[in-house]
Amino acid sequence: MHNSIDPDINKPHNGTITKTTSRQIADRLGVSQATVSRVLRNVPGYQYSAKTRGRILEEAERMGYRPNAVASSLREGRTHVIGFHNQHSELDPLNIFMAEVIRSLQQTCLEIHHLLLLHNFAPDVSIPHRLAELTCGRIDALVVHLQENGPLAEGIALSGLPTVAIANRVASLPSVGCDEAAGIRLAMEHLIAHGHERIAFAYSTYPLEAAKARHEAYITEMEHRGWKPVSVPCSNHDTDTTLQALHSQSPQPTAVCCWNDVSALCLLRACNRAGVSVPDDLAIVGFDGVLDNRLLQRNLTTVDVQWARISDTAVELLMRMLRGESVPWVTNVLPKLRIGETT
Amino acid sequence: MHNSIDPDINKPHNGTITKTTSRQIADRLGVSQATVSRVLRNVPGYQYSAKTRGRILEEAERMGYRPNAVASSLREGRTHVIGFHNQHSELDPLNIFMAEVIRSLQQTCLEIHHLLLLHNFAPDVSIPHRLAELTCGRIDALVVHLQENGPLAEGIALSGLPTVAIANRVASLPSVGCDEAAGIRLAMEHLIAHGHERIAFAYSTYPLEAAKARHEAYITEMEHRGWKPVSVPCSNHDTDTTLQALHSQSPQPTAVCCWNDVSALCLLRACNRAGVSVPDDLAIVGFDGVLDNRLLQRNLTTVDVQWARISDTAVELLMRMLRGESVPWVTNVLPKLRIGETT
DNA sequence: TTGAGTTATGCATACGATTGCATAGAGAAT
DNA sequence: ATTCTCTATGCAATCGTATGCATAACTCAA
Repeated sequence: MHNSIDPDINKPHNGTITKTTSRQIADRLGVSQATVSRVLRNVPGYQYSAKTRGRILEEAERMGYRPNAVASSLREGRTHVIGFHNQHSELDPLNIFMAEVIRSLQQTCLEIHHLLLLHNFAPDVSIPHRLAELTCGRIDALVVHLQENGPLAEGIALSGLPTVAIANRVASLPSVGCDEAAGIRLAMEHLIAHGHERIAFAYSTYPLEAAKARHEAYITEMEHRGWKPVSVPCSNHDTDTTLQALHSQSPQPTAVCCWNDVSALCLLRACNRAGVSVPDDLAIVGFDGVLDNRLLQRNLTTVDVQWARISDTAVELLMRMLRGESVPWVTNVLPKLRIGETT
Repeated sequence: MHNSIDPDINKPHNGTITKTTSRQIADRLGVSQATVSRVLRNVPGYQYSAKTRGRILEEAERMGYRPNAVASSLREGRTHVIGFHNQHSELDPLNIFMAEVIRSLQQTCLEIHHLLLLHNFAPDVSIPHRLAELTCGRIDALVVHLQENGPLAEGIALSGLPTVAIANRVASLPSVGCDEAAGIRLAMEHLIAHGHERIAFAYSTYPLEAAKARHEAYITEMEHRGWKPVSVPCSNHDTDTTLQALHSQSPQPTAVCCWNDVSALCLLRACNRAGVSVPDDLAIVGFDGVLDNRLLQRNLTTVDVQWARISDTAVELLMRMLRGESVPWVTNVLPKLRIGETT
């Protein structure tokens, strides 16, 4: 790594931050530490003289006192931190969707005065180790995005850590996700209203529950109308093949529902290169609604999953679990169709 | 909010996670808690009999013991958590760049076995309150992305919390960023090699240090060649105006450097709508390199800031500060030109 | 002027792990 | 038998805050 470094200006840093404690304030003022703690937090049921109160407030201000969150957490048994477990594969630059999820979660946490701790693991990190990291008391609750149900989900469920799975349904955990079938229905009704009948589906080659649900909903919708489903694989990394697969059908589909936005954009790109006109030769619908249209050259028609509402709901459920209330095992958020220029 | 909820299946959750402690193991086995702690962590200098060791390991496994990270943090005085302070404005969906920064940081933290805690604040949260949240002991070190130097940066510097600013240079704190001038030079040399002379610059209407540095570098480069700089404002939200401003110049620029990728993409979109052919009528260069080309219809020529290396460097500096070493006040990472189809 | 009721405050423990120091017991050496 | 060295383990303090319970000082009515 070549860094151009200015060697003249260095910052000596002794590594030790001198944090003032409530005891220091108490000693300086000749009162007890309990008094300092109670005055500063205005604990109900305890009255202090205006004089004492004033002296403590002033001294705390003067010494720049900040209660140590780690100590409070230990004492109170809660940290006001929510964890988010995402898999390493989601660091894939194409997974713009994960960025949107993190942003939404962060926004929601902000509103309830909690912090978001990102638990990210390399793919080779074992499940016991992940569980250990998640259940070591650093977080009060957890949001997970898992590909599918499995030993990790089951381990988390067993641990007793209040957890909600988002996006993908996971049998062992309460989950909040998009009503995938409703989304597919919106997309297809939109296409049908525009005269399309030969509608294909570009399905995910990854084993994602949500992707599977979308695909199945598509098949149901087609069969329900007595039309033959046409499914082509779509891997993000090779949408030329997807396009060829569409073209090799006869009769050729006039529209295609893609299992997510990224695949839709990749396919759109393949169409551009291949001289296929969108939407005239082929209409394209995405699913997720995570990319701002201003970043794209053409507004993408897509099913907006509304991640913000999913995040809100997930965090709300967690808060209820922390209060000991029961929560619905499955929560669906209705998606919205966002009509763009690709249909 | 309309959620379709399955009311039949509820999850009663008592909210209390029964965590087993080292004391419980000790009591169950009739050994001291210290012994359990030392055996499980293999503390050097302490030898235990194979029998005791075996019993403890087995019992810990059986009871699913996980050392409480909050308690260790309190005792050890460090949390192994790195904070990231980002401003609320960066929740703007257009700020794809922040997603890339978070991803890079997370990746880097993963490698050194630390966790990343997102400190996000609403715009109206006061600086004292932000400082309080940052210095309450939850994190060992901090990465900040600030718009510019100011009271917050100074407060953080005063607090003694090991901190590195990224992307924007900040006078009060050590910082790691892109060598903006080198990046602009790369972009302009590329354009000039393609025969462009009338090169304009689309500058940011936001008060970002990095954006300012890019703009100044552009002016320097132009003047150095005896050419007159042409600067047009670019706000992301209204690039039509930017395009008009370019057209109203005479002679008209044949190329434009945009202060970042998002503005370049917005401008590209405006060109498409206005029937301006890129790169024939106008060549466009971006800056940041955060969007994967596969998401775009045409590969964008851009200056890749290499966020991953900036994150690596920032975290490495923090680790050195924690060890009490001194670090360079200013670190530059050299950007790379990524040539696409817009030039 | 004594007991009841307030007001204002302190003592001491708990949260769970880490760690410096002490020590009991087993051999070994003198 | 006495001292000495290990080996293997325990005791107790500490990190900083929160909180149940106790209590001193003061007011007030009887």
